[in-house]
Amino acid sequence: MDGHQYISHKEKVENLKLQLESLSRENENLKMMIEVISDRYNILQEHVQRKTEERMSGAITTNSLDHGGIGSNKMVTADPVVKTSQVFVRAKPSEKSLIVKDGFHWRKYGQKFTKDNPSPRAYFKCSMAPGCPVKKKVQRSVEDESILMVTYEGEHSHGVHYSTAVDFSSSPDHSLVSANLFRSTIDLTQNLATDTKNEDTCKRVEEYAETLTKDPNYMMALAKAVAHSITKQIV
DNA sequence: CGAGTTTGACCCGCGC
DNA sequence: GCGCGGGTCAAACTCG
Repeated sequence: MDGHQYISHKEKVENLKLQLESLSRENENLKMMIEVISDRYNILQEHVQRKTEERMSGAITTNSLDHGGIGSNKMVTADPVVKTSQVFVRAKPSEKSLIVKDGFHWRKYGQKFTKDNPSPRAYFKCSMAPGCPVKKKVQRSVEDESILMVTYEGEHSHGVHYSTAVDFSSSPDHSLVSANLFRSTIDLTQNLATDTKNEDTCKRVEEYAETLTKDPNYMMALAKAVAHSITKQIV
């Protein structure tokens, strides 16, 4: 066996070992991140459930008071709750259109300028299946024009194929701000830890976090992004 | 030619 | 009742 070859082999093995170690560390960090996120998600979910229960019991009490109680068992109609979720998408700065490629087919049916935002709001209906009730509104953020605020309303009456749906991470035109925003949310909270005076910003951060963690699409996309990042490094 | 976009008109709820 | 603003409709237009 050649001595030089043996040494270079040894070096390679050492390098690979080091790489493996750093990847494992990174993997651990990512695992921890996911755990933290899912913990927060669970806490928020519990909080939402508690609030909903509180509201329901309150509604029943007022209802029974209004109608003399027993006999009038009319539950306050869990008003045909339309499921809404909001997603933030970073579009290319050059991209002027309000089209967000999220895997579904949308038909634009209107555009309006609103009072509180100089950029127009576009209205879309899902055209993947006839009669699908899902609508979405897309509008640029006032603070950052490169961010598109996408509001989804309703649930798809057709199957949702996760291979195509809501996969901003793989879209060349849009990066999922959910992931970016998560990072910036962390940064913001860290900054806020030293500047607790900024309550307004704090509230907004909390609202962002709440919206995001409530959104299953966000959780799925985040998990995807993390998995993608891990596999990219391993390969 | 069909599917999607644009855009002005219309509708409706809400606050004054 | 009136005006305002957000949401929807639908005809005209564009594009592949």
